[in-house]
Amino acid sequence: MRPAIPANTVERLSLYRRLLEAWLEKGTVSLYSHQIASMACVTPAQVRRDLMAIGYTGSPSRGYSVDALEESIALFLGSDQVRKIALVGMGNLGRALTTYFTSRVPRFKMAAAFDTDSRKTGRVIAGCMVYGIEEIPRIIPAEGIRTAVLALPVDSAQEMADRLVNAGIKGILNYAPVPLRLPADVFLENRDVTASLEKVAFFSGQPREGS
Amino acid sequence: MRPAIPANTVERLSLYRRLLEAWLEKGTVSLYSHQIASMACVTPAQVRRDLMAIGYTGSPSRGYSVDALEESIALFLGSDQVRKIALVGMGNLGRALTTYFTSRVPRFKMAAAFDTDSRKTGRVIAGCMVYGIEEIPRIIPAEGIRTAVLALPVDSAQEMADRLVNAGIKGILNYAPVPLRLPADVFLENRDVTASLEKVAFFSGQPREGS
DNA sequence: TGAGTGTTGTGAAATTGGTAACAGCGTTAC
DNA sequence: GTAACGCTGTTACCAATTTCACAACACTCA
Repeated sequence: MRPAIPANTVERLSLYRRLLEAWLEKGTVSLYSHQIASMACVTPAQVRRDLMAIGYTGSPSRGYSVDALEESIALFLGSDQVRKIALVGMGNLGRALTTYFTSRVPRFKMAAAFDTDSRKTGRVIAGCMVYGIEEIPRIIPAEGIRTAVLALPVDSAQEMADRLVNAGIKGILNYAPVPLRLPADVFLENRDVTASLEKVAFFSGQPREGS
Repeated sequence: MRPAIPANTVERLSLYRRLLEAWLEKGTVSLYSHQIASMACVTPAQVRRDLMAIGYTGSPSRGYSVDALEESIALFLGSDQVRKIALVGMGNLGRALTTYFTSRVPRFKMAAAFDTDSRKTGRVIAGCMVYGIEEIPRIIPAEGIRTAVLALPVDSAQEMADRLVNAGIKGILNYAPVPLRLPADVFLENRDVTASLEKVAFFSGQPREGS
């Protein structure tokens, strides 16, 4: 069994990379792990360990070279090339996500959106062409898309996920508030908005007695 | 002092409750842990462990009573009463979240929104009054709001978080793509959209070997 | 009645992820 | 020159979480 990279590490690497970009613009040449850690709100040991995971090596005297490290992380994450993303559900959330990625995160290209609503299909919304659901098996392989975002109401989420997987999707970011049953080789990340808020509300402490 | 509940458990309880509501409407009287587990895509042992955490006890012969369990979870999560939420940043994402909670999750009331944009302040957007940032110290305590959602661009996130904390906020759900430095007694949940997508894109990129 | 079945509740083990500690090595101070 | 310092890479440790496994119990069916 190959030592896979923990998902949390990948998430932190994404963060480090963005922080490094900011330092790069300021002209900073090198940084120590404790400086990166401070920016990312994690421990220095965590940073070194994460960087060990991608095999990047700094210098004990000068720390990490900002531009070389940024490039290493980008290469590791595949951020050096644009990734095409499919979106299913061009509702309020779908539109917000599409607008955000299109304007702020150029390495993710919302290459195709899908929706059941015939008033939306066939049009370009938030800079992204919206197709009917039945186009999934045609567009996804044709565009070579492997990653999809689900921004749907409850009811159809599982069915849409199945269709995506059948079309060759290998990773799904699910914003629908339902668990999805998927083949083991498809990576699934649930970002159930209701559950997140429920959690935060719970730990914000009950206004009434908690004992 | 009650033994602290893991955050993941709280999230799953939120899910169980929603699933139970659906069964309740169908008139199902009782369920076994493996049935709940199947719906929630977790293991039966996990379900039992989670229910043990809230002290709910089923019967070995009949499993769990659907309505009693639903009520127990609701009580535990505080879902029996409406929770007021503050939103900072009435952009695309903020509007989408507000619309979603207002129409779909009545237990969370978006009680106040804040934005720097003077074209938005003083108006009701997506059913929620939008105030200027300077109103935070007045509105938050007056409304007794303890939980906030941050849906902002990078730049101002930390400053807004500080203002919220000063106003008495005890939990923040952060959608801004930056880490926040907060006092330890404030619960923080990061839902960095870019990092999520980066993670999914990464793991959908290279086929992971299962064995 | 009493064996058989299937479920819960829970102690214990396994696993996962994060932290602490330390050897190795340039660099610097003197 | 050399001793002290501070940082990295790495290993060993620790904490949190999930899974396993099983005793205890109710119900069924002969």
